[in-house]
Amino acid sequence: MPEGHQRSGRVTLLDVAQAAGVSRATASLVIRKSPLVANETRRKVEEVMDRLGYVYNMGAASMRAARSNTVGVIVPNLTNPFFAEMLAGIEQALDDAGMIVVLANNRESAANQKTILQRMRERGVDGVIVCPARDVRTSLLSKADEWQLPLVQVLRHISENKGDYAGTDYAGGMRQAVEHLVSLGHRSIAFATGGPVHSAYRERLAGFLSAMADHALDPEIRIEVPLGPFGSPASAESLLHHSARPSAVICFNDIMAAGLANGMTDLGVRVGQDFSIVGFDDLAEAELVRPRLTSIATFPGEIGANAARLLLSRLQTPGRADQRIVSLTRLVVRQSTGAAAPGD
Amino acid sequence: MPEGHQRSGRVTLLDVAQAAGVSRATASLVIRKSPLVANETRRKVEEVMDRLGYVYNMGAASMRAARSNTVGVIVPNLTNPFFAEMLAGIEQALDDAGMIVVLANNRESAANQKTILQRMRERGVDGVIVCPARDVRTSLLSKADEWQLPLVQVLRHISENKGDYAGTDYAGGMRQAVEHLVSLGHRSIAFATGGPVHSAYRERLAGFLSAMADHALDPEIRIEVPLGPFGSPASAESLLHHSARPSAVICFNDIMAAGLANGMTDLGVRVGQDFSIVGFDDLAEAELVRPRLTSIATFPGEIGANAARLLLSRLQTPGRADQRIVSLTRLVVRQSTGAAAPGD
DNA sequence: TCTTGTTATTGGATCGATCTAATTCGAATC
DNA sequence: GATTCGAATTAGATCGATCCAATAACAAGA
Repeated sequence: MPEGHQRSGRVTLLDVAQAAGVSRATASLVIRKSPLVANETRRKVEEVMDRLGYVYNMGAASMRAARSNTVGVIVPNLTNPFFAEMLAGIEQALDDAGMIVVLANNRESAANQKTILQRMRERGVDGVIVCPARDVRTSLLSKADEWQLPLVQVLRHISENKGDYAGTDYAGGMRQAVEHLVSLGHRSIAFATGGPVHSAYRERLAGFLSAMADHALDPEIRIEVPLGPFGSPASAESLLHHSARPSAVICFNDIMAAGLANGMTDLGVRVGQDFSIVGFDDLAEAELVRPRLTSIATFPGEIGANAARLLLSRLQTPGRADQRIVSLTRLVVRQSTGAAAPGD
Repeated sequence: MPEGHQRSGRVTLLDVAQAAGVSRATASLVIRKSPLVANETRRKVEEVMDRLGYVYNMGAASMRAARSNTVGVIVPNLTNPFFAEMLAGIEQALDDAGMIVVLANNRESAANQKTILQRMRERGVDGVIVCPARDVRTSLLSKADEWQLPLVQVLRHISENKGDYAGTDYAGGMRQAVEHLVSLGHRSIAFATGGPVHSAYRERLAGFLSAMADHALDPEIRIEVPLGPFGSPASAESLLHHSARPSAVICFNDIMAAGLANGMTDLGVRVGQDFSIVGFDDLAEAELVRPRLTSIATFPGEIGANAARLLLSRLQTPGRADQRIVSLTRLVVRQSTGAAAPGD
């Protein structure tokens, strides 16, 4: 065992300083890469730190210094691949900045989110990136202000005009979907939803309605589809027998689209020829299913990275004005959409 | 603004104590739910904490107390749904125990993993759950010992006989797959792999080889398939034209199986009739693709929860013997497997 | 020689909690 | 009445870093 530490086995800055023949203060300066310390001294101290296996104690440091280089990330769901991709984007960007992620799952509940935020504050996180649970109210933003806790909203926002936000242009994406179908000759287009109601939902719906209105189409064909790969057969049937006889459907996300497509196929409908389906998000699944899904790509990894950048810039310049980064979607045409039958 | 805090805006335990007319020490006992404090005093202090909006400072606490109630989790990949499910299982179990997760992604690199572990130790995590990057060596376990850092391996292990480990019976799963195919009359069975080589890979291969040997079958049909939904057409073709004329294939995971199935279908082969395919993991995708995938279920969420339980028990009883929790797999028969043609 | 200035280093106070050992205060026992 | 005991509380030291103001060392300029 190496020299000179007294009891607990933990090597402290004092041990390093003594072994290097300098004071605690100087050793501290070396760690923080201060330019005040002479090169020769720096080299010597670093050599000793390495030899003794010194580990910085962030807890002790954050008592006096403001920063902990730790960021809290709160998502409503971890198993949804969309959030997993976004999380990966956040983690990557923060890791590159030398920060580390404290993760928690609010499970779509404001109550959970409250205790999570508490635990994160106890750990002294420098800031948080939150995709708010559906029942979180606007007061969260003023609370964060009061706590002096930098907070970035991602994917969903609880206020139209306050706070940093990184998301995607859901409305624009829906417009792309509608216009794609219209250009293929479809006039009777359904919108399939399901799952929690939040800003990301409302924006998609608004985009759909507005695009439909611009083409003077009836936007009243809606259908509720349970999320997940099961249960869609019934939905497919009810969609086919809808009184408005839709020839195409735009889905809330790819999972739902894949489920509906399977339901249709099982009913003998040729998806992409007899009926068109557009997904949303363009996850890996879109390429995996047959027929391949036409989908609106939203680049979740990019959104996550944007959120991380927003938080980092906020930490650097606490006083800067609020920003929203909205990334644009892209239509990816595959096999699940085709020209409408001439009769339609 | 509430009363009695001096400068930084942060409410400290001292503020609480003064406002409640007790000493710091007593207030501290209240937080830690010590039975030493009188009920009346406890009530009073809690009321004040609530009123002043007191937030516990874990960093300060962990300087004297041993615990930080924080656990590090290291995975090699976040976008793979399998790991996402496992992470969700870990997070859930730890959250229930009042702990919080510090997350990082080693991106299949030992070098990344090293800096991550460093950062986690700096934060004073109570322990770590690691799915080691493929090039991590056994010395990690002795390092962790030296650091007195409880470490649980999950999904992959870097030592056969040392350390806590939670995983699944990959070999048994492969045996289930082989026996399912054999019972359907298949004699010429291929094994499709790709991606990094690690213990989870080796165990699957060993299970395949041993089960094949038990049925006196030739286990030499192997094929490398690039991971991901693309690039499988070529693999499907080379599999069909393999000199041994396989009638079935067992895949390393569901993603690969879905890709191969699509490749086969595109070549006009009827999967489930002309050719059988077995996946591994039984992700949601298995139900989503057509034909639905026969797969070996591995329950990643359960594995994650087991890993969390191992760590919690290790924290409670540091001296206990090492444990390995191996959960069993389950064969889920769907449409991608069928009886072999009589000629085979 | 004496000041001035620059560069490098340092001791001591401090952050907010916990730990230890000591103290208070009644009630029970001798 | 003195002593013992247990329950409840507390002062003061402590954890490992950072901040601050002071200082040492040495070169340059008056």
